[in-house]
Amino acid sequence: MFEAFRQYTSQFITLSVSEQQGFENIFACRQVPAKTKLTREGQTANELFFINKGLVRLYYTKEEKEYTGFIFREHLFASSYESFLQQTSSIQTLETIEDCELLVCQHQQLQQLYDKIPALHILARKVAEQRFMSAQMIISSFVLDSPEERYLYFLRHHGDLLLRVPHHIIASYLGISPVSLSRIRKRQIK
Amino acid sequence: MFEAFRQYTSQFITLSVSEQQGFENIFACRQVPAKTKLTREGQTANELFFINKGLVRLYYTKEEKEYTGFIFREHLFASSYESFLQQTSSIQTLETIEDCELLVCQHQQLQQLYDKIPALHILARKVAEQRFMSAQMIISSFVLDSPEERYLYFLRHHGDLLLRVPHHIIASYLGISPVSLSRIRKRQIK
DNA sequence: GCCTGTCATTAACAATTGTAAAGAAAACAT
DNA sequence: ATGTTTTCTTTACAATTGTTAATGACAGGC
Repeated sequence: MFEAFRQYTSQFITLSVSEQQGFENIFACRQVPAKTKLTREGQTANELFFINKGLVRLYYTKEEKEYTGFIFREHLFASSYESFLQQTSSIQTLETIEDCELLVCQHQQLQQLYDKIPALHILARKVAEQRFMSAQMIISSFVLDSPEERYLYFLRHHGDLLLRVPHHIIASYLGISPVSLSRIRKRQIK
Repeated sequence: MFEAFRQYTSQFITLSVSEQQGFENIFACRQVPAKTKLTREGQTANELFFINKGLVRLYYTKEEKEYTGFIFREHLFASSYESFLQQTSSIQTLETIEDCELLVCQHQQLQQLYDKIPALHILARKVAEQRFMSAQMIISSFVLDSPEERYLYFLRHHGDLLLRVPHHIIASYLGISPVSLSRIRKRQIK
């Protein structure tokens, strides 16, 4: 249940057995079907998720349409980050793409644990740093690369997701229309 | 000298007088003319900057051309973040846009101070979280908005920079060509 | 089995953008 | 003051993208 969780956190910090125990205790396991909303736009995200199995996407809503901002894979923390951190109303929705197994933790419990396990500050810092670096790479690809290049990069690094995620979701993640993605894919085959 | 620095850090943590003293001690003040490279592509960034005065931009190089990834304003930490954090070779260059007054700190000294002042972990975490949220807003604007909408957003929030930063730099920050920016601006006047 | 909803592709047209090149204006240095 | 560099705009053309709509494939629910 916590194998992947332990492996992920141990990249960043080492906890004593009792600390690790206390940390894992605030997470509950939850099985969730595909297309379930985990966090809703307009509400405060008070849960943090670690994905044991499945895929989750984060999207924005604008004029009735959904725009995917990120796709979370297995063995990553997923959340509407700023809403969770600042406990403010979220402008993003978190929704499962596949059936998922999630480890779920409440904001308040995590907050209380920071005092008991100071090393969690380091973990939180490293996770935030990692997410920032990942976000920066995405920004650089928008600034540096054409839609076609962004698709090729996605193909190389997350090619397996092409079989697991509807293409219109990938298209909006790449910042283009589904039609354009289809055209780019057609060009590549030749 | 450290007024803005104190104000910025006090948003996140409160240090004792001696801690604050020790923290500020690892920063040196440096006056730098415009168009000075602070961090070079291919080298490891071992300095972190706090901008007292002036503007700094971060850019990538691709096929002899420069693509701006971020523009740092006064009273912000600026750095080639991942290179500084991981002490790896950087793919980005940091360069002043205007004459700048900077507070400069070495990676090693900061690293040593983490042990003496554990609250710095919290500060580093909050700074990373803030930068991540800022990065996420930029990503969402690439996914949600047209180049024209991105320009209008930039105008509303950083309109003063239009007078301080060459437009071709702003254009590449917005992910478009200078020609396209000029066309968008022309449309807006009417 | 059938129906419905979801999804991917294609076509046609309009709109936008990128590229290359040229010119004018402003800033800078000598 | 002069010449050089930098910056911004404009033009013309090619390429790409967005939009709308139609089609066919596919899976899930009843």
